[in-house]
Amino acid sequence: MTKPDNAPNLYDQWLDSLSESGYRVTAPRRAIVEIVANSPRALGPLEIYDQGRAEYRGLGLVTVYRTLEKLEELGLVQRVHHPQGCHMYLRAADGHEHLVLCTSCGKAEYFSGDNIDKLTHAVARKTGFEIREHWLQLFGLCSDCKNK
Amino acid sequence: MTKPDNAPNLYDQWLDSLSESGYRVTAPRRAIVEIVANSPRALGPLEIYDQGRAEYRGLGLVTVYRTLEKLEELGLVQRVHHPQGCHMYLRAADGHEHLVLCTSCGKAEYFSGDNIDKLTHAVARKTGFEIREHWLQLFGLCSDCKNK
DNA sequence: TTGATATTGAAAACCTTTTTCAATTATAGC
DNA sequence: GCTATAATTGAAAAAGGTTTTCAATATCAA
Repeated sequence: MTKPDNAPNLYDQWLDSLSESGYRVTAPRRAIVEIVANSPRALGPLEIYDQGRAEYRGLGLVTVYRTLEKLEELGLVQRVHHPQGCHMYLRAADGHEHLVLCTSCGKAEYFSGDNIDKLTHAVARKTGFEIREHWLQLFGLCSDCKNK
Repeated sequence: MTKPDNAPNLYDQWLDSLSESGYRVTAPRRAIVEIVANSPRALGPLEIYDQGRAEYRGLGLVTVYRTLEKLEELGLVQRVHHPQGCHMYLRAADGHEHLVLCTSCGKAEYFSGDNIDKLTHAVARKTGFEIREHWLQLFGLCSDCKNK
């Protein structure tokens, strides 16, 4: 949308990032990166493993875990807490963004522009807490699932 | 020890609720209810099990799981997602409330009065989602941990 | 091309949660 | 207060999901 056409896609960006950080770019990692970078929804390790084997036969589940760990460490991927399933992984947010998740198909979209400063101040005053960060996720039906 | 409290405390309320729903009030359940109802922080099954055995020797971990399941079903307890640990249990909110969690000691407090309607409408317009619910948690330092 | 070493997958180990099952216990009805 | 009966219990086993171990393999710098 706001991305120039010649901009490198996430797939290339992530592989470059791995490489630049001294990690090796291997066939299993390419398969995993391709799947997670292009997924519209957060995926669990097992889903990634299943999809990944369609692309790279010998892929091991262990490698999925290890690769996700590295992608998360590099800030490329982030763990998402669904009501069911707390080890789901999604491309990371761009700065300060939050998620809207479709309760039907799982589709995830980031949005920005939350302004909860007034709220955090009020809570800080009332509870005595010093607020450092917040988690915000919206749930609902995406435009596709809404029309069914 | 049992709570000699004349006001309707959570402990009594929860046991009554179990009883009224046709569930039996047993020694293991009393131990579990006492711990969870009085805890200032969300607890995991293993923590509850450990603390519970101090009160009821023969307590089994399985019973902790089963009792939490019933307390949740009755709306007395709710599951809390911490960054680490997604199976933590805490006394349920009173209506529409959200949590502030202390990142140091885990202390949990509910607050109300969030107004994110404007936000959900904006997000709905931008993304095409039909927003049904939201999930909001604040993190920070409680007044005790702040002064250290 | 080669060599050092990061990475791999299989298997085993772990840890948490669920199921199974015989024994126990709370409670309603007498 | 008893008794019958059905819910509840804890131990053990099973089931998941995640992590560790380790020898074999593949990447990448030189």
